[in-house]
Amino acid sequence: MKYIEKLRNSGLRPTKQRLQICDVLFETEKTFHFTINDLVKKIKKQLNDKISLATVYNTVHAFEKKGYLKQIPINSNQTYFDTNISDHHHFYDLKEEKLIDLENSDIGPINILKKINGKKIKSVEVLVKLED
Amino acid sequence: MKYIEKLRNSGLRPTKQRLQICDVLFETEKTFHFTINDLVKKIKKQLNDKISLATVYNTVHAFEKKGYLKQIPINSNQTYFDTNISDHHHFYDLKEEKLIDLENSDIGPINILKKINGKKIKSVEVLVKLED
DNA sequence: CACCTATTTAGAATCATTATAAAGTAGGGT
DNA sequence: ACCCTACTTTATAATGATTCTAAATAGGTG
Repeated sequence: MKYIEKLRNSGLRPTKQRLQICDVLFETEKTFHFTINDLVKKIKKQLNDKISLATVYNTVHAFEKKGYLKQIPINSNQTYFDTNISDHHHFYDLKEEKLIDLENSDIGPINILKKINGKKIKSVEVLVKLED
Repeated sequence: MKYIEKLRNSGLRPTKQRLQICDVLFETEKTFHFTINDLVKKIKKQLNDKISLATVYNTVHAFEKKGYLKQIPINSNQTYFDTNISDHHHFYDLKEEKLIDLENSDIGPINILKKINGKKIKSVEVLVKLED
């Protein structure tokens, strides 16, 4: 149970539900994008156990706050998350309504010239919308 | 009434409500960012007339579809729009929860190297999150 | 003016997300 | 192992933005 330590080190108790969600989120070959609704379905399919909706929300937010998940800025009625926490960007296929990773090497360096006094840059996120 | 022609040319009837909303949105010195809720308040303050909430939604979506407004991709419970339809990007001040324009000259050119077969790029949007 | 269709409208419906408060659990100290 | 307390989970209710509905109204053409 490699996630027990990880959670403890973050100040999160390694509860059964959190460990199960870690399994669903991080024990995959590839990283992926999901909404809470997607995740609930994935949990239902993979686990012979029910996790309440509120817990799924709580857990995803806790993981996001700790940096184990990233929110993807996109205009949708649902919030999208990404298990790929590396510095990267996204294509958004408008027709298919699907996100595609755009690794940092797929995009030239971005140099923000304007500075805002007293503020520092936390993140730079690029969304490339695709049409046919 | 310069908006009458503009609306007609877009296939939108120049109704009283649409013209009033044009006034609130486009007769300003500077462009601005807003949510539907912001706009409703602005209308209430500037007009001695009530426009129903549904009409505000309808109109903003119609204008966005015609390209007179842009949606700003950002994670928020409300949708943000921009009256600045030029090609530009945004800072998002996380503490103040405020958007700041980032003109194209404030950011180096962005060169997307990856191609997706059969798809073309409709837009490239950059969101720079700021913290203290 | 008459007609047809687009538009507006109030209110209901929907749906994601958050809040609540009660029951359960982890984990340290005894 | 047993308490204790704070953290978690849970079902359910509440919230709030947005969309839907169906009836009333208003553009605009003949």
